[in-house]
Amino acid sequence: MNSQDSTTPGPDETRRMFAARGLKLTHQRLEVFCELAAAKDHPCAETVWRRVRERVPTISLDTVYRTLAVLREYGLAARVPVDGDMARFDGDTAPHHHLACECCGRIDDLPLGEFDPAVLPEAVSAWGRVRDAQVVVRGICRRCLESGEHGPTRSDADQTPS
Amino acid sequence: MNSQDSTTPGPDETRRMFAARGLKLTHQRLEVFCELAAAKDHPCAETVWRRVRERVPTISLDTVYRTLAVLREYGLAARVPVDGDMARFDGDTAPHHHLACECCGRIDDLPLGEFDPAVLPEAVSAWGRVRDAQVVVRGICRRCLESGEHGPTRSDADQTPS
DNA sequence: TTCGGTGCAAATTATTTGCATCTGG
DNA sequence: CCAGATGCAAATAATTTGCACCGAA
Repeated sequence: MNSQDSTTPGPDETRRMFAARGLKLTHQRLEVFCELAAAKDHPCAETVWRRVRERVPTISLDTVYRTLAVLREYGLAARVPVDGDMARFDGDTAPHHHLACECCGRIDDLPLGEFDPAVLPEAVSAWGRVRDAQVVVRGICRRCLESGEHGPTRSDADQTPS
Repeated sequence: MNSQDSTTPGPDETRRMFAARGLKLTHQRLEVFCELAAAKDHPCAETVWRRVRERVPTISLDTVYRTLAVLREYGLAARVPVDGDMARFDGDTAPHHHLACECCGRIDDLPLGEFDPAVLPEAVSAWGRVRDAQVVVRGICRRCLESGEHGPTRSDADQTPS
């Protein structure tokens, strides 16, 4: 497949991926898609919007929501399985795991070779069809621990709160 | 079929657990707590409310929300890490895993001996303090597969839709 | 008796949707 | 040219909160 993180799909690659699925590629969609693909912090819809707006000042938040829904529907994006007030998105659809801070809301990728989703007990195939299996670790990140800001603080943003 | 694993805390046990944490035990709290402890379907707040209301007709939905928040704060309940429109709760705070159907929203416990959360790479302890680590499997349950009702249907309820 | 819990209703917040307009293919 | 995408604003849906009253300790 594509390389680790160096290959953030460029405009050409993106155009091809959209065409392959019969999706219309608009300026907004291109920017949302590339922004999400480049992001490593699993942003929420509003954060994607805030970032894309710097390049496309006229894009509306609901277009971002609609685009994210479409990307998800066509397997070009995924929602991270975390419990929180807002949905978090991931441009990396390859199977991997996550670390989520319950204090500041940051979500990081978790390199974990130990766990192989393919090795699920047969009870699972009896349950139904698996789309994805991942390990979700919840805790308090070092930054929050050091700033003494931990606690049931269930904060908010996923980006710099500036 | 409430006591499969013996420990659905009764009123006495509950009274003790609350007292141990300096929590006032009201009629409503007792019912919410026992209802959640007995549930095996990881209900959302409204479902807990609907069920408890059969025994306490006057309980309000926001009391259920507040109670669930308190239980969570004191480690007597947990939120299931799934992405969805509503929060799902679990009265079982012992480490275990989950299976979530993306079609009907049902969530089941996943018996999985293979994966031991204790065996996390050192990279995790460098990241911060872990509160819990679990495997989350997302897919389509057998019932949905057979009823042909699968698809990006991201349904709703966690209980009988009646 | 007292402080915290509860119910009601209004407020917030995230996300969705109707509609007229615009645009990629 | 035209089906589908966008922007705006209003509509939903889930969850929270202010406030006066009530009940457990």
